[in-house]
Amino acid sequence: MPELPEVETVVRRLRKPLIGRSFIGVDAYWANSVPTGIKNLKKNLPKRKIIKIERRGKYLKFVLSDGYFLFLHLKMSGDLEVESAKTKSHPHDRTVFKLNNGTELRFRDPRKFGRVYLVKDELEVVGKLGPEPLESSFHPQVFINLFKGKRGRLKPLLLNQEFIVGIGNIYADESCFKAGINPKRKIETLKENELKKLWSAIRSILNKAIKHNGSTFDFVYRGGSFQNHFSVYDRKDEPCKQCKTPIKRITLGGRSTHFCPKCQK
DNA sequence: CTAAAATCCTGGTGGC
DNA sequence: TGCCACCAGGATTTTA
Repeated sequence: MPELPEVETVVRRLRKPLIGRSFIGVDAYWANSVPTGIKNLKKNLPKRKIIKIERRGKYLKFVLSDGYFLFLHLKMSGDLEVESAKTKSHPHDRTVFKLNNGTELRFRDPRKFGRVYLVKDELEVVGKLGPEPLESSFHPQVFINLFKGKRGRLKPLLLNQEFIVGIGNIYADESCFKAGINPKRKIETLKENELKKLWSAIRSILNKAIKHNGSTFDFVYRGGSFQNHFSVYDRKDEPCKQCKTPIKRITLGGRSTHFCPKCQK
């Protein structure tokens, strides 16, 4: 659900109301949501100012004053809203950040998988992450080199955030379709020209999804419209948009996986 | 090493 | 209508 395009959309939406604001307090209602500790949050977040907001993989990264970093991960069902402190709170608000202008940043998360980290060393949170697929320095050869020495099937590797960041279940399937590659393919059988196609497919799918503000799916993430452009995801038994063959749905690496058996080899 | 399964969670859904 | 088993997703952890 929230994958790179959705997180990017949220980051862009939050910048205007939040940059330059300071925190004056925080309430956390679900201890597991805060691996770095609620005490640490309550002690060290107040008075810190939000200098900038960035995205690293699927994490939202708040650069704060005094060398602190606030990382938020939406996981499956998380969403963020900036609302007046006077408006009624929502039953799924797990962490509420109070700001110095009468508004609150509310981390709303029905399934409680979302996470909040407050650290001084950002590598504690994002130290092991792989490269950003949309960075201008992410050339095709950089992508191809990542595959050296890797084993196993293609899709689980694409979902591995230590391999490459930002790709989740939806965009993995969509990228494989666009590249014409079966997600079950063994890594070692992938030819260089196929990897180039995959590189291009990943970038164009992610960029297109960002243009559409991500994908609205289930009851959680709202606002985006890229779900109207899915080629394979959630289209089991529906005709392939290229060849009319029914889209297949299998389980791969524990995730639902959609592909066209004719167009993807 | 890969790979599958279990774990964390709850709202929505399909079956009866 | 109500009940319930089951599924979805990201990431980590455990087991094979």
